[in-house]
Amino acid sequence: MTKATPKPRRSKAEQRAEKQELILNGAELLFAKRGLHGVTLKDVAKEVGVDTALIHYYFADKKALFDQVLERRAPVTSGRRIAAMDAYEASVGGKVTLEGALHAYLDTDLDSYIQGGEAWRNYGQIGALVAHTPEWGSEILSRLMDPVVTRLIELLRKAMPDTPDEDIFWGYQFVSGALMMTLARTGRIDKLSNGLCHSDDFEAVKARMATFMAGGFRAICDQRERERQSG
Amino acid sequence: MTKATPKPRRSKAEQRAEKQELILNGAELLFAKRGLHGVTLKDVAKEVGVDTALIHYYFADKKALFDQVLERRAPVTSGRRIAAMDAYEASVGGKVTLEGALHAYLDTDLDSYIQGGEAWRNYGQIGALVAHTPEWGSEILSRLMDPVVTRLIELLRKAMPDTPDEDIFWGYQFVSGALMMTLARTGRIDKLSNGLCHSDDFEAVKARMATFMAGGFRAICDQRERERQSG
DNA sequence: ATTATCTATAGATCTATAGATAATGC
DNA sequence: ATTATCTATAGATCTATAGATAATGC
Repeated sequence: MTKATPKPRRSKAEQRAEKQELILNGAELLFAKRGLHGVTLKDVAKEVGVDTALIHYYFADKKALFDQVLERRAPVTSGRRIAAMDAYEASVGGKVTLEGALHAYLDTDLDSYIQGGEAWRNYGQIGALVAHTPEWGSEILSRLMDPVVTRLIELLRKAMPDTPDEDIFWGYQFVSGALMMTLARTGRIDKLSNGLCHSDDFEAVKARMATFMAGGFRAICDQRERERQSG
Repeated sequence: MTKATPKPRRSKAEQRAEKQELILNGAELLFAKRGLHGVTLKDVAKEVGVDTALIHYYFADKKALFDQVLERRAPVTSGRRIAAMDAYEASVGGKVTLEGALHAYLDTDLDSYIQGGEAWRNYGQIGALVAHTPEWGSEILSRLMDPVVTRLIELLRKAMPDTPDEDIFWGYQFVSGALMMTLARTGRIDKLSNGLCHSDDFEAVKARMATFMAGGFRAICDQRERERQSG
């Protein structure tokens, strides 16, 4: 029953950071399911349990909130992936293989979602939506993802020195599409396969994707080789 | 200067159909760029040059308009692709190859966008967005696309009789992701490749995708084979 | 007569902000 | 004193509909 002022649990800076995190988490969840325009600030406020005005206090507007959701995680996974590709290249002393490059690029990203919990997987869903939004998707991706992608392109060139850049870039587009479809987790494969496969099973994807994509690149290379010999 | 009543150019039924087409075209264009929630009926009315009330006269609400945009073309390309796969299987007398099945499935779809003009390519962009929308995307795709997808799965099974269904379904997911990324035409590959490749160049995709994906499936099969021998 | 189209508007949001109040921090 | 949070609300949409008017069809 003492009335001494209790020590404040959190400093203002901490409180500020925590509340922003909470808002970002709620926004991340909702944007993941419905996209930028499918969510209102009221929806976010309700989800988080705060007032709409508080969201405006911390974030300029809805688009700024959306951008910050992406900017919170993009550099994390991007950094991990670049580090993994650097480490891979160093470990093989320049003798880069398709499988090696793709495992570093893809598995490192998938691990973020496998180990990062639901919040990370929500972020991945937003990425998949953004990657398919013609009007402004490509600008955001360029800003956030160009370094990690160009690093992969470098490695792919080293693994396939005789393959024209066009083939490498189109192949990258296929890889990227497959990865985004995985991140979207729409449950479509669950229905198609009658419950045999699950959208959320990123381990199953990790066990197959790099191998599959390496085989794809190799098939393109072989096709070029055959053209060269016969033409 | 004669005042005789001129013959009506279009019957009511024709006028009705034409105006609905115009509205669907405008809606298709806008939904393609911004998605369902990024477009208002006012936007569509302005784009088409009619009053908002007229859109309500022909379509129940925004979602119904969106659905009809998809239902106008989905059965067309779906039918073509199934016919192409049927014809392919008949032509090889059951000796199905990965390349053959994938060419029938992928190239037939790409041809619709190559030959169908901007309207068809807009439809493709919407499909890509829907395919990555967790909340309701998978229901729409199931309803519109299941027959053509299960037909492909059948052919893939015949081409790889020893490969487990899991591998086939995950491989299908990669194929589908790559195709959707192509349909999205965000311009990302243009920037990444410094103008070497163009999002709109579906011929370039057609020249590579079936080969790439067949190589991917083959790599997965080989991996399984090696596991069987060593394990 | 029936159908197509427009005018006008109700009612429901939604974003954003001003200003009040409550909670920390020197 | 400063910062966090809430109350209240302005102003701008947006969807949807009722009802009037114009254009076809028997």
